[in-house]
Amino acid sequence: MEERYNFTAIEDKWQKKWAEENAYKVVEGEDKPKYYCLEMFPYPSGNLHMGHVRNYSIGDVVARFKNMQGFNVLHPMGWDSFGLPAENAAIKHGVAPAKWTWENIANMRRQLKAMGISYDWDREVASCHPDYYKWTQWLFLQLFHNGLAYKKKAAVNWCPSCQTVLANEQVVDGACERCDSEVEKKALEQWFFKTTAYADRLLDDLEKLPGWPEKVKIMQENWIGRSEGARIKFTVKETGDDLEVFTTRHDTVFGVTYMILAPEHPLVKILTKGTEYEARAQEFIKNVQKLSEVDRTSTELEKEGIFIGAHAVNPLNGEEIPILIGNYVLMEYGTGAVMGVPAHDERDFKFAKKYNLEIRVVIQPEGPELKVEEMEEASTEDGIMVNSGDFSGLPNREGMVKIVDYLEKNNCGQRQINYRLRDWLISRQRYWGAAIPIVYCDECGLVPVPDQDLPVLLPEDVEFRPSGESPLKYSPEFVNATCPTCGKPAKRETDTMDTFVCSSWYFLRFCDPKNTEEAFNKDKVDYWMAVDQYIGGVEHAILHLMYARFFTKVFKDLNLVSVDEPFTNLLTQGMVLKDGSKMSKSKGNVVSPEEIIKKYGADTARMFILFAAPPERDLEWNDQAVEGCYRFLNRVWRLAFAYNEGIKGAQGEIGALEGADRGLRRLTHLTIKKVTEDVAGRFNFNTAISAVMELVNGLYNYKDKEQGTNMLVVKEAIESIVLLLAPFAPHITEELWYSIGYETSVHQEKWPVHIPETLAVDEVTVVVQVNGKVRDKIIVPVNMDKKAVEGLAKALPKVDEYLKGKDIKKVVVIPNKLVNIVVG
RNA sequence: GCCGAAGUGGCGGAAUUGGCAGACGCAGUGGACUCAAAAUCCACCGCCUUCAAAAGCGUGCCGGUUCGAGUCCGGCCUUCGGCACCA
Repeated sequence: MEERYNFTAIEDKWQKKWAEENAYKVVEGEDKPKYYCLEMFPYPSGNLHMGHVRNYSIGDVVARFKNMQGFNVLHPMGWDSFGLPAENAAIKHGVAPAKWTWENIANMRRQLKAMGISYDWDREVASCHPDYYKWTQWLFLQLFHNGLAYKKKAAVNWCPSCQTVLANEQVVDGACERCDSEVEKKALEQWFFKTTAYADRLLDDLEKLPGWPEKVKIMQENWIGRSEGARIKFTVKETGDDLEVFTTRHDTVFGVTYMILAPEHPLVKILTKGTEYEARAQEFIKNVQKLSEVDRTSTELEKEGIFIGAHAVNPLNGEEIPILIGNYVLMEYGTGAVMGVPAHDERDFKFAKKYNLEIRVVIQPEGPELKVEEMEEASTEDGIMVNSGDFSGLPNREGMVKIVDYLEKNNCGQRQINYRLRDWLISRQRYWGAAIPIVYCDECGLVPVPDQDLPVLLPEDVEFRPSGESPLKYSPEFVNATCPTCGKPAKRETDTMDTFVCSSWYFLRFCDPKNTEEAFNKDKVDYWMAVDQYIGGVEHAILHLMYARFFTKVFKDLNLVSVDEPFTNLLTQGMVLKDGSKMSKSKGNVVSPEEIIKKYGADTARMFILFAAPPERDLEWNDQAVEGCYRFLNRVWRLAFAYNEGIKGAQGEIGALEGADRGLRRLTHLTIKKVTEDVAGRFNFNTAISAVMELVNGLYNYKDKEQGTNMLVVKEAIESIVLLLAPFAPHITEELWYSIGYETSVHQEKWPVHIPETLAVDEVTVVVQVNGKVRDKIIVPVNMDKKAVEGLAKALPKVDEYLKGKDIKKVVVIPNKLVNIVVG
């Protein structure tokens, strides 16, 4: 064994060996319980960043730990390799997206391997590979055949800079989440997945996920935005048209004093056509539509509206009320029309005050009687219904049920549940993505590509224009196809799929990555799924995690998989910060993983990133603290070196121990217990590492004592240190394991288990308090009689001082811990 | 505005069930080794008063429960995250 810790040589050596032996390959059905550990696969931007290092270090600890605990661990890695940056590189530098992507993958694979992560590289997948996207396309067709993929014209989010449409989830504060450009609304024919058909299950099944952070579940709940209410059918007096509204407060329907429509509502045109109101309505609509999405949906926007000359008839009391259009009503939610109840809705109240519309109280809450003249804001509380015909006198919650029953009986409304969630817009007007496998035929219309014609390959001989338009549109050999049904010339769909489609099923492909006959074999998927531990950034809390859940539920319904939730346990890691903010090129605070690995080694990098903070929390990068972890590994190395010969010769059972020997053994087993609990139970790797540091410190203290050394106890301590650190620092521990005489990998060893008897002590330190303040401590035999401890405590001179001249009111004795003497 | 999380030394963080606040690490101070330096090893390291001993104060703020509160309860403040004219 070398005296110096030469991390470069050690890490190279073991990485090569593990690769040669395919050390982390797994197959189904070994005689062990399965464990699927998955980290979110990266977009191959070209270089690993610290967020990746953190993500994959956490995952590797879990995977290696579970492996040592006797599980058959699936731990795969791949590439989310379709996406816009590849195309931008093509436009800017003239490199083909495929070439650019595969080179990036090669580089990042090399960097990942330098981290020594225990991936089964035989299962590597890349979503941009035809072997993969063939099945992405096949899965699209499954959705299509089951009515879950459809095309419609809709007002969609358009990013002018990315030259493509975006899903709702990809718009943040009215801007594109990728490039921050302000998003525009465009009316376009687009492909959608019917996520709304699964809204209730996506919501309800969150309850089946106790292993997910509450925060993420709440975010999804908000995003789905379920609200229960009623759909009520008013009629237009002048034309007899139906005018439906959605409301969650149908108990206030007797308080409706006007009706208000979204500017885009189809009835607006019909009702104003040829009337004196037409011009003013057009003008109003034009002004509203001039506003950006952000301004229009801002709560700051002054509420405005105009009367359009028509009236609606309230089905409950026959009243005629004016119909207006308003800038605060959204066409996309509910029916695009709202009943105005100024007395009991904040927005309606402000609006009615501004335009002098009638305000009528129909719910009287507890307290003084509401008087319209005195009201300064709407009353949204529960109460007793008043001015509500036959429903007057009922508590409003009861009235709600009665009213909706009445509506249903009289055919003028029904119970309705509304969701904020919209269908998932998956079309992208881009090249570097999985082509949507559809052709358009003049004769047969829209025709899906037959399975045997998949994949629809991306043409490589294409030109990228600086306009940013998809070259697929201008590629004749791509666009021109023959109709699969009638054989006549037809045109291919040129939109590609959102990359989130590719990442919504990769965890299934990992179960069976080389299958050429199917997307995945059901038995294999049933063996490995669900993912036992999923690890990634919280930025995917809504997008990826909801889409993946949606796909899994669809596949379950199609009998492709047996689980209905893909990820049993979810860990959302925090960001890696430098100088208080996220590492980014523009801020110039990026620390390169490659440089850190070069300078200190992968083991040090991993140790630091796991030690500096618990995984969910943001982590502040600190170069000096990295050195601290490097020092620690050196301390471990020197200990092993110092005792190397000694422990190789040590043989036999550890007998009865005393003094320092017994103390060291106890510390060893305490550490095993603590590390096991921290890693298995709570993923608190930082405290697990600090516990091992304490054992190392303890061993140094033991070494300094220079009494007789019990080599068996030392051997147990050192072996425990190596085993406990193996998931964290796989290279140095492997080297040390062989150095101290073993001939097989430390990573195939059993995780150590503490021996409870070694933790026993003869004496304990008991704290003595007077009125809750610590005044002294005593060392007493363990489990000493309460009365006896109390007697000893009272007799202490330091304690006695505080007792002098006072009455003892009470004495609390917690065995082996503390005595509290209460005096008055 | 609504929902959620967090607030502990100079810094990252620990305290898992209400029981010695500050484990472990970084930075800092002192010492050993060395001709010297680096590396290493050892010790100290919340604030305040103090030569010292000893005391007092201390987990964002105010109050409460308790023999005892970083931890539980009520009210606030600040920061971060999500949602937001969703009818």
